[in-house]
Amino acid sequence: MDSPLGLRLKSLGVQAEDLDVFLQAVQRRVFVAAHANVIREGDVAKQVKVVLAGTACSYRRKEDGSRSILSFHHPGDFCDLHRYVLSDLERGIGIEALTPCTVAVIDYQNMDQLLSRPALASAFWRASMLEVALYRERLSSAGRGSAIERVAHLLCEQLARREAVGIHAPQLPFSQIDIADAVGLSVVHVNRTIQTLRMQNVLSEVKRAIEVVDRKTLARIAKFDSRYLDMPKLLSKWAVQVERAGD
Amino acid sequence: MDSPLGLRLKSLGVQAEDLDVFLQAVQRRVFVAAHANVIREGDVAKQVKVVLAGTACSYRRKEDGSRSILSFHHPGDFCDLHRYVLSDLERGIGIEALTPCTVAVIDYQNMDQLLSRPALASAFWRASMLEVALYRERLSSAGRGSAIERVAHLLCEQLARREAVGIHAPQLPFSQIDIADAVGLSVVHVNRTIQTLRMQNVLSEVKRAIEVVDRKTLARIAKFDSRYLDMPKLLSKWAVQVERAGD
DNA sequence: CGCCCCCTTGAGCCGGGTCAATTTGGGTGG
DNA sequence: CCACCCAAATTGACCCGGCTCAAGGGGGCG
Repeated sequence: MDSPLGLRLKSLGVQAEDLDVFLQAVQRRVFVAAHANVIREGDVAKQVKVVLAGTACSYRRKEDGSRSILSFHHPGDFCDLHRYVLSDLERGIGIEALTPCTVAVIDYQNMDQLLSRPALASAFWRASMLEVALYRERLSSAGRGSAIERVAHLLCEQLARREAVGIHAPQLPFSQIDIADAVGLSVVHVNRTIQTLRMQNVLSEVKRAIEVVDRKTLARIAKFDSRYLDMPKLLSKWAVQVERAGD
Repeated sequence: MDSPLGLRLKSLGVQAEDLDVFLQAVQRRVFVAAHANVIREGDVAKQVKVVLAGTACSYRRKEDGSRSILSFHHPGDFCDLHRYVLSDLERGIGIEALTPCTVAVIDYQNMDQLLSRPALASAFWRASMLEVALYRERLSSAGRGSAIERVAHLLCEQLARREAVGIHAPQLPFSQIDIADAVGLSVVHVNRTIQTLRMQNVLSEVKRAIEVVDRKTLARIAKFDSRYLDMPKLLSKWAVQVERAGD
């Protein structure tokens, strides 16, 4: 099983029967057009959604109407586990497809069953911890750091996360507006920043697209340390853990 | 059991026997002096640490030597669950006591046992989700937002989290340096910001202390929406969930 | 009693924001 | 195939919040 979701689950330490059970649960699918909402802000959800293909983002709208992007969702990512776990919390967060997306739908009732399997429950926990790590990392990059550093960091993170699920293309499906909303800079300045990166031959000159040419330099600019996404290493401990649980 | 940790666990939905079992596990304690390290950056840990009393913060040191504070830990908070879950990840994060702290120590081996109880495992998951929510909230406040908004948001969050574990004092044990490192502003500007808040009678004039006088105005300035910390509401779903699991 | 850490204050600079046009393409109906 | 429309990308001018550098105050603790 080499689908992004399969890779993702394996990287979280889900194996054999548990993997099958989970993959059974994501048979029901929905297709979402680019720029459409996967979940509208304020919706009450009764299912958990998982991105199978395409790229989405979760965002919040501020009172002044501006959008802040909280995170991107690549294939294999859960969109709204937080709603399932913390119910009412997180109303006000919407999810939008950036490209056409295929999304799997899991009823809460079904989730309950999945969670009764310890291996899956702990995998979900690990996924949440990883999300914490992402935010933590983003915070230290976004809090301080120049514009170029922030943008570079964002791109590095997304590339790394996509690679983790087998997507090695150097293009990222973001508009400059998306990037601006994600890193908290103005569109104008994001534009200038990207031009700088293009001039340094870090991004390609291809217009209307974000294509990373020089990954190494990008990482240097971003001060990006990919260790925090390196699942194999992260699981060094859990390989043991999981086996023990299977005894 | 009204200790902060007890309150915390209850608010995560831990009840009865599970509660007792957990509280048994935190009998071993360590005292840490103010400004000492609870965990040194780069240390390899073999235990999980839980703050029982006092306030700590986790931080990362940048190459230029500056400190960024990633989060504060109040009584009832785990300090380094992430290390337990994601092993090697998160080397480079240190934890420092801001005030004298009492810290409980749980061996990894012991954690494994605790996690074999589904109610505790899911409580930990919920705690991680809550942490995600904290970071998410912080990100949208820190990303954009003026200095005064960011500082106010930080203070609101900390007050709310302390209240959740029964600490209602309006004073927060942070130096202005701590605040600067946490919100990503210069100390100088944090100072000016705090003076502004004092002039508006939001903070008291008491020097060398952060004492919130006008909570309501502070929240308005911060655009702080405490729902994301409102555990009772968050658990509306889990109250059912937990009982079902106990069947 | 003196040192050191934190808090203050002042001056000047600059990264990034805002406002406002303009260009570029891709998609679309005719 | 062509004229048109709209969202995204660009560019230029100007402004300001927050940073840096630098120099004092205190107050607590050894």
